[in-house]
Amino acid sequence: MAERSRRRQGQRTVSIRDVAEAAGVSVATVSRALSADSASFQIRPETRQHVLETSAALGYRPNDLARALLQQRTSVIGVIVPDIANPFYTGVVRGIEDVASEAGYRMVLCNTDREPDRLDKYLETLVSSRVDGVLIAGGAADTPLDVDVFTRYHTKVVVVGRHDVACPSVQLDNVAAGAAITAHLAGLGHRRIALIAGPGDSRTMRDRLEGYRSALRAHGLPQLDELIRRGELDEDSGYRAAGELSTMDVPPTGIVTLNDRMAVGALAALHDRGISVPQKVSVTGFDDVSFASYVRPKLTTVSVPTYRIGTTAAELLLSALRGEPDSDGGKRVVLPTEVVIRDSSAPPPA
Amino acid sequence: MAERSRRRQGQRTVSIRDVAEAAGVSVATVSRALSADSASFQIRPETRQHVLETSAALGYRPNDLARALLQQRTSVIGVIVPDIANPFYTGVVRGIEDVASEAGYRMVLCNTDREPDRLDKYLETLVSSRVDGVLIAGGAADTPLDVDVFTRYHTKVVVVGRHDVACPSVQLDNVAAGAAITAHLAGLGHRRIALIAGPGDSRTMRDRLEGYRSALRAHGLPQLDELIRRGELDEDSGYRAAGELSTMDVPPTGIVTLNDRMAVGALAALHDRGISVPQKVSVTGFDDVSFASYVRPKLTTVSVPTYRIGTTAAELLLSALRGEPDSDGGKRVVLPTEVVIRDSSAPPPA
DNA sequence: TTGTAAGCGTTATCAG
DNA sequence: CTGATAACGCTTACAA
Repeated sequence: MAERSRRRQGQRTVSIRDVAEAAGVSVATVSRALSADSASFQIRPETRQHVLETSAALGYRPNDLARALLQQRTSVIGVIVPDIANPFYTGVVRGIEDVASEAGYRMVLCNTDREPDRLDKYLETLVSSRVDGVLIAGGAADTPLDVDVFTRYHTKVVVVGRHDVACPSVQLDNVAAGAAITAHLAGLGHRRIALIAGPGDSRTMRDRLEGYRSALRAHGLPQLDELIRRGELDEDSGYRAAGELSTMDVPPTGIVTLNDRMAVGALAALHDRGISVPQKVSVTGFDDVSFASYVRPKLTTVSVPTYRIGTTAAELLLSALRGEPDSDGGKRVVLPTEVVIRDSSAPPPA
Repeated sequence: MAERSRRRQGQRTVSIRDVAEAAGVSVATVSRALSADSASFQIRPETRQHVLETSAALGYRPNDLARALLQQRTSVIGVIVPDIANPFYTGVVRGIEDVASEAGYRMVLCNTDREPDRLDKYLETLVSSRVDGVLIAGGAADTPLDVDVFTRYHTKVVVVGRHDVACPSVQLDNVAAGAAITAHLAGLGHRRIALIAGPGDSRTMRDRLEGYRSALRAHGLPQLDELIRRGELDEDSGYRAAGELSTMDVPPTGIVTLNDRMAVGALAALHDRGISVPQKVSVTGFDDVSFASYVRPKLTTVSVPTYRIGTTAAELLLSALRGEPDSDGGKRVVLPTEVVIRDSSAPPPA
């Protein structure tokens, strides 16, 4: 008895049996006293009170592992993102966490850094840790997702921004968004509109690029490969791409940038070359991150509801976890984007 | 036997017993075959091979909960930050995750939003989920941390940026940093140096403020309360504070801002009022986030090694988890900061 | 209202 | 080299 109390290195973690012994009741009674729902009935109030007190006195903390093992649910969800440092995903994650934690779920965050290997590794460990659900945001669309393992282990899956998988998803109409921002420039009279894109393996980037192309087509503008540059989604990429574009024989009068960080880089490059925005050339961003309206000129961009993407995705997952019908099929929620016109875009010079 | 295979809702998750039955061996043998270290010995290679194959055929995934329950370790660490959207913490978290995942640990991320209640709730659930260790970054220094629960449950704790707790920690010398950036301005000849601070309950912000004060003292400059403004760490705060400062009867010629986002806001405010930086007034930031060198003028700021803070903290935690001596006391690592002089600071106008 | 005991899926100990 | 079996800490029928 007393031997149980000290074993190994000093103190032992206190278990439900310790509480039971100390309170002079059975473990079942302790369990009942502590379980939230059977709060008032199924147990005598005084007993309950007594157990609560001894439990507190001993500093008892129930072991969720044991509970989860028994109940076959962990109350944990896994969240996989390409890069948490990307403001887009930061917003999404915040949204997810807020609704998940509200519903009593913990969140395991995984960064893939866009490496397929890391994605696979994370999927593996998430299954092993028996998370109740997984939220997969973004990532290379070329590496197909294998959701079979998850269904095998009753793990619900919701994806953000992928189209290639048969599970609930929340998406942006990135094609329309890319078209809209390009059309904004075309509508202002620009005829040479360049694009600073992101990595080609991302579905999001491909869609925005396609939107750009279709808008060009719709406005009867030629599609020139030399006007399309690839970037790495950071400021430096935008800086270099814009620098190159500005030294072309016939430079573009408009630059569509596929995220705000690259747009800020582009703005800096143009500034450094004495090319005024928007008088000489217009620049647009994408995402509408917090600093977009604090750079000068204020950035014309496309606002995307990152936080809402997160909350929506989490709600989709929660409803799947509740076993609600129709949550297994490919329920798709498409969230709206909006062109936000500020000061970095204007008609081209005469 | 066969009954075991389908119960409840369609398929059951496959367990080690299923593999054992299918392979015609005992569960112990399966366990041995799958355990990494006893790879080649203690078991006949053919047996091992056979088990591996049936395991793969059945799509078996070991249940980490059961393992954790038995071994008293989860291979999970909890990470608590005030706000993951803050670039500072994003960097820290990336650092943590990289070394943690390398060492085979998963990470549970918790956002407190600087609300003490949420912090408490998270600490509670982290103990219950029996994470092996907890990393606590930032947060209100006024609400003391109760580490006792953790030691009771053998949970190692490492803090980032707090001084009030007896466990390993990694810190920045924020006092020195605040003093250094202020001294930079003072050295340039500025005599009216304003401060745009952050929330007063953060230790980091208090230290930087103290550094500002001491630098003023060291340079024999008066400390004027009217020159100190509080912000919320976002662009808008900086914008408004700088706007107010610029309309004072005797406006400051230098503005020290306690993070880069507020500095960008300040730059915008000054720009909008036609006050040129750095000719009329100098502005400095703090943190050196990615866009700091892409705003114009480029921001003079203090670079802090966020990523390294994260890796260092994680390593501290890992060594504590390995039970290395001396990792329980208050081992403190102080990381260096550096004033990065760019274009937003210059001597005051004559 | 309370207690007893089975079992969740592993690993480790101890025999064979 | 392999097989029983006892834990790990908890919840939940079922009995008392």
